[in-house]
Amino acid sequence: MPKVGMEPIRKAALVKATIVEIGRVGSLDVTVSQIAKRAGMSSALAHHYFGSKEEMFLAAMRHILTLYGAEVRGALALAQGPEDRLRAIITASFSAGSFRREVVGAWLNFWVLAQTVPQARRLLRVYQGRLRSNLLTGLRPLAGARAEEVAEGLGAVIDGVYLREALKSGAPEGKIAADVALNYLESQLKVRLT
Amino acid sequence: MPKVGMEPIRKAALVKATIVEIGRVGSLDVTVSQIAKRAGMSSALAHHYFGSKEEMFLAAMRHILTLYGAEVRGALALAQGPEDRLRAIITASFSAGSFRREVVGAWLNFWVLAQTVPQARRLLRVYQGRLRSNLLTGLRPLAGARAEEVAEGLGAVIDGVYLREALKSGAPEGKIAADVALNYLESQLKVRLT
DNA sequence: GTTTTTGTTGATTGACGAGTCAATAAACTT
DNA sequence: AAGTTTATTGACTCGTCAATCAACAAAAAC
Repeated sequence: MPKVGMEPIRKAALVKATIVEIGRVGSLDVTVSQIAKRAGMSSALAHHYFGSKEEMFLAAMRHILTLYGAEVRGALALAQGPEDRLRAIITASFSAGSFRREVVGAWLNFWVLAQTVPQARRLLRVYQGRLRSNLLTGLRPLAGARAEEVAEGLGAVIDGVYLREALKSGAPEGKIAADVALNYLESQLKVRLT
Repeated sequence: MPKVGMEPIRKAALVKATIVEIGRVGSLDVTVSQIAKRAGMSSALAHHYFGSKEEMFLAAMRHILTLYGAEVRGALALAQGPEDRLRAIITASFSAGSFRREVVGAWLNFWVLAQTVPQARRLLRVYQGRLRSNLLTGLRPLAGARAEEVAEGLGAVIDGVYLREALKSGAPEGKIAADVALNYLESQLKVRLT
């Protein structure tokens, strides 16, 4: 019963399924069949729409990055003043949309993917660049010459918290995680943020 | 020309080769043949000594963890006073032995392995626990009630720096990396460490 | 109403790789 | 010297999986 205009729907379903499966299995060793099955279609169809498994992975990565980017942009739009901007970035980084079990698991694996697939590496670099420049905008008025240094450190803290979360078992606690990063900032800037 | 007493030599060669190959390929998708070839033997022999690829991975992980542990213990032995102990741990974490391209690449992949293989997860947990308790010993006299919090943050920073290093291209700069962590500590403790 | 485009899948191909096995040989044991 | 243990490998089995294909069906276009 072929309906028309399925392409975007199927693709979206596959992207979602890719993330879930990678998170569930905990590695990139997921078969196209697994993904397709979870998305409710045959593996042949998955190939039909994406051409290759690698493309699927990249699409999934783009999706996560886009989601995260939107979350940050949204939070940033409401922020006023440097402190507020920084707080917004951090909060958004650990918000319920991005800081979820499957997503965190997927992140870790995308990091590995970036080791091998240049396109994936580029995506991750873009993310890092954006995070960095967002942070710098907030930091320069507050930290002056030390802004770069602090941004570097804060980036590492955020990534590190994500990494460690992947090893834990329960559901991620965005609040607690954000506090680690906020705490870092406060001590670097000697400013109250919480 | 079979010599006797090869087992430990072969095993060591395989462990080393495993780390190098994982680092080189950038994922756990290395074949036993690749590893065996780099170690100068047939894949059959590798299986003979380790039984399975997973065992090889675990042995490689243990090796890296042992190496790192030794480095920390060595540095700690010479340290006097809490500040010095903390400095020692951080410096050791980014010392030339552990903070090398292949090793960093391997770390990242072991993290992924820990998602799937319980034994690997256990190993990583042991490492985290040791790091934590080492840090706490140094931190309690300096940070009192905040020790736990700071240890948590510092752990995340260290892991985060490792993670980010895996994405970079050039040779790792242990000095610079260590400074990020030291800087974190200084600002948390309001104590000069560098 | 025929042709073309879009959606869909079961079956198949082709490659690759983990793990096993049988065979060979040197070194130790008795 | 016969037997046992240790070292070593080439050849093979068996499973898995990405990717392709042929075929069928509904909608759209002409």
